[in-house]
Amino acid sequence: MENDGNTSLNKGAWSADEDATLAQYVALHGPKRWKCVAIKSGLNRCGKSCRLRWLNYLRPDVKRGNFSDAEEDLILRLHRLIGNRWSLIAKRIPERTDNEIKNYWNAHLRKKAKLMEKLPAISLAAMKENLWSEEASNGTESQETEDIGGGNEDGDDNESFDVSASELNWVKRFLELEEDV
DNA sequence: AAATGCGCCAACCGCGTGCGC
DNA sequence: AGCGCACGCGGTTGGCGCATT
Repeated sequence: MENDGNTSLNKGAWSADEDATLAQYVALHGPKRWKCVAIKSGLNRCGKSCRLRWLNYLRPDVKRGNFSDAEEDLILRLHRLIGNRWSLIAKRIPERTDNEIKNYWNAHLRKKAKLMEKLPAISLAAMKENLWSEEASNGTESQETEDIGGGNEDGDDNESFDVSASELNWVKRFLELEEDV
């Protein structure tokens, strides 16, 4: 188990001073070796805590604030496709972090998704069949089978989907993009 | 005005994985 | 090949603020 050891380490909310210290250190040495960062920066924090703070708030390319409709829609679609793979979803949504997306899901979208589940649905199997046959005819090769199959293997295997033709296209594009990341 | 409940968000925790030695 | 360290991920918790009674 990773153990950042010291029981007298600071916990809880970060102060502006701590943020500044961390940001300054990372700007100088880069976002790696978080244990070293924690020790050498003089912050009385564990490495994990520093990493999380940097990734979620101090990184220059992270966007704060309300999610747009487009982002919300994207999250809903991606979640339906791959489940609670927050880091994967975050990679598809520029400037958003996995933690932020996870929180937004839990706070706002879970209920919405529940409602949508009750709409007329087709099975995942049917969707896959559709998708692969279309790909075969296009000669497009994808190695993302695992992402769909694997994405749902922990639990909700019989999850239902309501997938229109346009959505199917969208999913397909998503799978193609996956190879670039 | 005070008490209580609820929702949201920041942060922590435990576990799995990758990588270097 | 095995071991230990560091990192990344997803689930969960704690605390704050707002709404309701």
